[in-house]
Amino acid sequence: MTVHSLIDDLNTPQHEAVTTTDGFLMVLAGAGSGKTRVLTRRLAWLLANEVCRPEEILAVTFTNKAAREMRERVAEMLGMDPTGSMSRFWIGTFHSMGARILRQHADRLGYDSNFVILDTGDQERLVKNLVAESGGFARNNHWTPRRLVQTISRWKDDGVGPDQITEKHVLFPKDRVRLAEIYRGYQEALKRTNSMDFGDLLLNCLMLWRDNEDLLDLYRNRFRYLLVDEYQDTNKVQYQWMKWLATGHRNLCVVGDDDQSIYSWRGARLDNILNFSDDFPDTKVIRLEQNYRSTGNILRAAASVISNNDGRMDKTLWTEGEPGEPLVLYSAQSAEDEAEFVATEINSRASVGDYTPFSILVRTSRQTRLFEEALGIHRIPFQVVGGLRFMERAEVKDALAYLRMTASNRDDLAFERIINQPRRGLGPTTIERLRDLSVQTGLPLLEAARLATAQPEHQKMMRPAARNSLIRFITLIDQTRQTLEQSGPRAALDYLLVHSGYLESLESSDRGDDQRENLQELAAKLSQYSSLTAFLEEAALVSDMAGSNQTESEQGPITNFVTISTLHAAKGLEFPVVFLVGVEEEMLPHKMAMKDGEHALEEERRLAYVGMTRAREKLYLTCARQRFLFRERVRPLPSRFIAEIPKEIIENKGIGTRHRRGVGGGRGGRTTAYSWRKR
DNA sequence: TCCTCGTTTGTTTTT
DNA sequence: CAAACGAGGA
Repeated sequence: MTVHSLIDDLNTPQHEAVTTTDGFLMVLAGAGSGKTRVLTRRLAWLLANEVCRPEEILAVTFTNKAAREMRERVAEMLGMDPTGSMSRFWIGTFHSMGARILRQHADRLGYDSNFVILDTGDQERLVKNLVAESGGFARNNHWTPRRLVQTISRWKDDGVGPDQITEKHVLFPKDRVRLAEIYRGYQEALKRTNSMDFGDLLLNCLMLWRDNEDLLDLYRNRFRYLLVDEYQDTNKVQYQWMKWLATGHRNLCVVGDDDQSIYSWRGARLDNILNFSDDFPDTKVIRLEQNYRSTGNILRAAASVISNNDGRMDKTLWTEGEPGEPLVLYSAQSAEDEAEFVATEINSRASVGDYTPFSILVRTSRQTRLFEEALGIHRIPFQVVGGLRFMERAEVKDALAYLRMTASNRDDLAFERIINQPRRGLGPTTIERLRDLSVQTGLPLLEAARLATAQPEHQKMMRPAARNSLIRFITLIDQTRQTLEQSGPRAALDYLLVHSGYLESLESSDRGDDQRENLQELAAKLSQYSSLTAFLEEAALVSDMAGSNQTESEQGPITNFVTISTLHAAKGLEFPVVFLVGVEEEMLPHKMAMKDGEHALEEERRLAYVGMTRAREKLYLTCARQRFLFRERVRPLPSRFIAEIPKEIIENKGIGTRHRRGVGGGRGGRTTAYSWRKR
């Protein structure tokens, strides 16, 4: 591809966004305005014109999948091999970059470079142990491990350490001291066990740069061109990264859309994009406002909904395309009826049996179940994105814990997870004793166990049966380490699964076949790695790693399917036909979000906006007038967002409109617009 | 230590 | 409607 062909099919602002290589640049890219195209062209442009070399670029994407695709596309445009010199160009999520940098300089923080990355389950178990050991919590009904982890994670996203917790960081002043204490204890436990959570991957990098000027200079000088995608979803720490790295050369380009900010619950700051021009001097702002994706009606509906938010940046999407068909609003009798409608509708539209144009977008992953069932009945193939993840399954996590044990001596959480999995007679009592010994000696649990079995003065602390079992366990780990060294990670996993008795224990499980299949998939993935650490890192950071929900047939992977996705996971995707389902009060906007005030409601609206703008040709909105939520039957009202769409572009289907809010509802005498009626 | 059964509980989104 | 928890018996 020539340099000209990189730009000759772009519109004026797109062209400018690609060719403005130096200085601070903010590209406000509306939905469907060709953002991905601009990003890849820009990267290719930098390289094709030899503005810089691949290793001088740092490009941050929101998911690792996006990173992989972008690297491939850029390489393809330049006619290069993505594994050649292109592999020196850093593209990935903030978290994967953080992990990469931290492994390089772990020693400066007092860590080993093979540190483990914890997931939320690990975090919760750690906090739970910690709280129990240190005498509980005064208001323990409120401070569940989950909430504690959330709170600590939010602090980390904001760059606040355990010693900086002031009264403004806590809801109730009397919690302050205890919370800071737990946070501090948590950080100490992480360090002791050589592990980091997601927040650490970002924050520890900042600490590293703050305390080691040479390293900050190293990365500043190395990355001469910085690019951040989805800038509206960056948090304070990520902002600080860019602020520091851009000092000097000032070549920072951020791309985003304030209307698509949907991750505030993860610490994202809309302020980052709203204040960019003030934070970085002489910023050039480029607006991509022409939409190439959706029909006029879809765009109009989406714009109309999002216009109800306050404090948006000045930006108006437009299209040259036709208005297209009206939107369809289907009011279903029940959630089952809603799913049935979607399945039937897909079947009648997919005349040639091509299911790829269709997607079903849900607010919560629980909603997918009914749609999976309905599509199943109609024999429609589907794939679930962002549902229950492959890596989250119990058997996969068990296997990973075994591998973590093999990779690291200090991974106490992994030890506790698998010490009695499968059952080997090592219950809470034994673990409690080992923990005591571990605290006394300062050794990790595995080493404490070694000590307890080897030394006579410790032997009497457990029964012979437990001792023998523990010896077998330790031998298993040692043998596996040997296997790892001699024959690689795949062989090590096979050895573990057989000799731990884990595979055998699945015989009696009623999901045994499923579980074995998942483990095989994991093993297949592991075969592609030569280093166990590299594999474990991917496993922690790449959510869709093993092609989680991919359905396979004898002919290979099935590619013809309906996509079912959560709204969050649908960011960046597009489909000719979109079913936005469960468009109900307390679902979208979600109940949990509504108690957090106006800003949370606005985020729900942005979520609806993201969903609507995924559609190219046809957009269905559906709501159920009855559904079962945990124990109860609820009768949801249609979402307030529906009323924000011009009526003339909606075609109503399903049960009559007479029950809709605002009409008064003959029998119910429903007077409040958003009341939540239960029976 | 393990297993089972009844009870409680808490419900969003994910790197 | 789960999964997590606690009690009590084998």
